[in-house]
Amino acid sequence: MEVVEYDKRKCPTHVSTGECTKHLLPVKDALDILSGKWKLQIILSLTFGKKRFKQIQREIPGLTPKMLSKELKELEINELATRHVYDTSPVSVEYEITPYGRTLKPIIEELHKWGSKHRKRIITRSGRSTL
Amino acid sequence: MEVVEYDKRKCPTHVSTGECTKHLLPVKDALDILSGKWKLQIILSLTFGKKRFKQIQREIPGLTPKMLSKELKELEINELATRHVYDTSPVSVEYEITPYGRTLKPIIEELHKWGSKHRKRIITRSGRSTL
DNA sequence: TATAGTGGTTTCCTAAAGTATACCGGTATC
DNA sequence: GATACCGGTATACTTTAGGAAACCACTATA
Repeated sequence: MEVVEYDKRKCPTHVSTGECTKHLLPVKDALDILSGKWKLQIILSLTFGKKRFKQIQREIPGLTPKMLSKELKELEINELATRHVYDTSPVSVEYEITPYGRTLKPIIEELHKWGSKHRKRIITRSGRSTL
Repeated sequence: MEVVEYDKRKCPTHVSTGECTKHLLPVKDALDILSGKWKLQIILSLTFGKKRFKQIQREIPGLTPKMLSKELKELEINELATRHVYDTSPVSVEYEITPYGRTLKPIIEELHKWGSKHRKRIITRSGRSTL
């Protein structure tokens, strides 16, 4: 991962897209964190408090242990959630969102704002009441 | 596509995730528009002016006509871009971003802001200079 | 001793996303 | 007449995301 310096002014039409592509790297990073079928739901679930593995699974219908395991690992790698193992018997594990994880809030809100308007726009135009 | 009324206060832990899932639908809509390998690059390219099909393809290395065609159709469906056919010979076609398409700007900027910080954070922590 | 819950992993499979390559009719150029 | 540009489409392929089911060691409970 190269630390890329970019300049918005370098992005107009005539300029090599190389610069623009670099400009997009951080956007893609953010998108990667949020996209996929389960990430948002898991983050949201943790937003409302510490949770145990099976607890999260029960809260999110359809979520298999394989996917949950994978997503939680990614959240840990990105420092968005932490994993606490308690020395009980049998061991119990809790997942908690980090303060850093909570900094995703504005971004999710922005997506929600735009998405809501877009929903209305497309629904209205197509005249459908269901999809 | 059901028009869903939701209430943020209904989302805490103890509440059925059904409500929360509905709350996430618009977020997913927005995410769908931006995710994928090419969408952002195409939108960005159009941001800097009208473009012809081959022109976009040349600007974005690796983009095949099939993918470009598909993505442009989706942009049209979502009213984010328009397709103009000119009666020249041979016909020329231009794609243009709509004013509505430009309303994506704040969302992309928010993603960029968060993504930039995240990049620095993860790079710094891991001590890598390249990925 | 059987059953259920915990926190996962493993294997196999399907569906969707994306790639590669060739091709089409039209026109203009060499 | 051959070649090249335009705006794509068609077909076949690979890669990735995600799903289904079984399984593991451990413990508590009946």
